[in-house]
Amino acid sequence: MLTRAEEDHLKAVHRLLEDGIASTNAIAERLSTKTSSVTVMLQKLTEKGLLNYQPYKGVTLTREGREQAVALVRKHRLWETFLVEQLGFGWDEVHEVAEQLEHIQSPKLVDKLDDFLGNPAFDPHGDPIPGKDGKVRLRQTKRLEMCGPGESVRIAAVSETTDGLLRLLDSRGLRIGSYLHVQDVHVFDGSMDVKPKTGAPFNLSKTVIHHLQVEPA
Amino acid sequence: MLTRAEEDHLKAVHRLLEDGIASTNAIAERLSTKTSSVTVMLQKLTEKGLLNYQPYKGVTLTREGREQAVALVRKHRLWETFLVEQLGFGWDEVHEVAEQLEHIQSPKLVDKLDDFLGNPAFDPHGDPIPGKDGKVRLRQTKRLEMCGPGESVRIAAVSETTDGLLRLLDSRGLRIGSYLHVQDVHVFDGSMDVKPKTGAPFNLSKTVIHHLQVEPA
DNA sequence: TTATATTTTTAGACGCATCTAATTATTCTC
DNA sequence: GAGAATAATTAGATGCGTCTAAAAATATAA
Ligand SMILES: [Mn+2]
Ligand SMILES: [Mn+2]
Ligand SMILES: [Mn+2]
Ligand SMILES: [Mn+2]
Repeated sequence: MLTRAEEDHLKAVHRLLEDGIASTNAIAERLSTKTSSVTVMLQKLTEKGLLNYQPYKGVTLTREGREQAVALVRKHRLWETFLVEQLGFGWDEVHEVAEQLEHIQSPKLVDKLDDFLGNPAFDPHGDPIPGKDGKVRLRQTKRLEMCGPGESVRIAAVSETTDGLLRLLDSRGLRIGSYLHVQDVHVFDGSMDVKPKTGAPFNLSKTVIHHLQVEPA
Repeated sequence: MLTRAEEDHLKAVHRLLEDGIASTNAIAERLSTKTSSVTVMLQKLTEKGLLNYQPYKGVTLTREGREQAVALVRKHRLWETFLVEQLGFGWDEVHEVAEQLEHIQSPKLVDKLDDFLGNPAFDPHGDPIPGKDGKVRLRQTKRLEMCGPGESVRIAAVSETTDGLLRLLDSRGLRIGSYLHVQDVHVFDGSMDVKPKTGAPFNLSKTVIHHLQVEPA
């Protein structure tokens, strides 16, 4: 049985490994704690057989660690889906609550919730929800910032942790599945002119397009 | 902001005060901890303005403490209702999970859940669910053990903490709202012969009838 | 390659929640 | 009302999770 702190560290490691290496600093940054605290936790999780860790050499997940992390991601995204689909929360309001709900210990609860929601494949932010077996539906998505003029895409996923971004997208009428045509890319500030399905084109900042995952339209 | 341990102590005090006094021993018993631990928590909760407490003199709730305790009871019972009504849990399976869910911190969540469930008045065990304003619908119920031969009653509520009782009732086909006619009371062992709406009469032990709340049929 | 900067780990501390053991206060009994 | 029984509190210890400050290892750069 893991504590909440242990679970959050494990999840952070898992998330960071998706994009490269999980450095002590990056973990601390992600969890808003100090690197010294992270080191202690890494040692403890290694002790519990969830991480492969050697001082100064970095960290990877064991099979068991990965399974636990994926189970947490599953719980987090199912709860987010519940909050948005069933309770009517906005997609910018659910992350913090799910951050708590994911730690509820009940074997039955997750699976019952999954069935109740109709076994959804994606959460409100477009992120895939791992199945009971830990499998995720893979898609070929890329960052909008990687697209060039002339490309037509659909928004596939967004970074949930920045609720400011989510509200900004709301104000532009953008959501998961929204169509976008890339008209122009400005080298000067890294921003992009895009045209939605209906309505006038508008500009998206470098920061915004960095946080948008898209797939071919 | 209260910790989980503080919240559980506050709730225990509230529950015990319903039946009389909240002694340090009774609180420890209820929470499966030691009296010395309870004393420390009582001091802390007093410090926070939630309890009136003087060493050796016992404890009562302040207005603020009572409000917080009732809010917790509300959360607990709403979650139990969700688990049974929406997710299909048995009424004997929900207490422990609700014991965790009641500590989720989100002002919006409780009220959204309440609306989602249709603002239920009672939980799966027949206990009243306090409203957003803290008000509960009062009923005149009494313990089945207080009834005499010839009385006709309906089961109003049961003790949720003893899941063995709940399963026993299931096996007798009894649930909230079930009709019962008291046929006989045995002084020898404190048991009772009762007849359900349909089917043959049967015997209920002293222990069982002690934990059943009934109202006039 | 040596000096400097960055990253990571270790050492030592603190608050929280819990325990056991010892002490003190209250209640009961004769 | 004195002594015994019970209840409650205090004292002292432990594990967890976190912090700051210091030390050590690694990476970068002149
Ligand atoms: Mn979390
Ligand atoms: Mn999400
Ligand atoms: Mn609880
Ligand atoms: Mn209940």
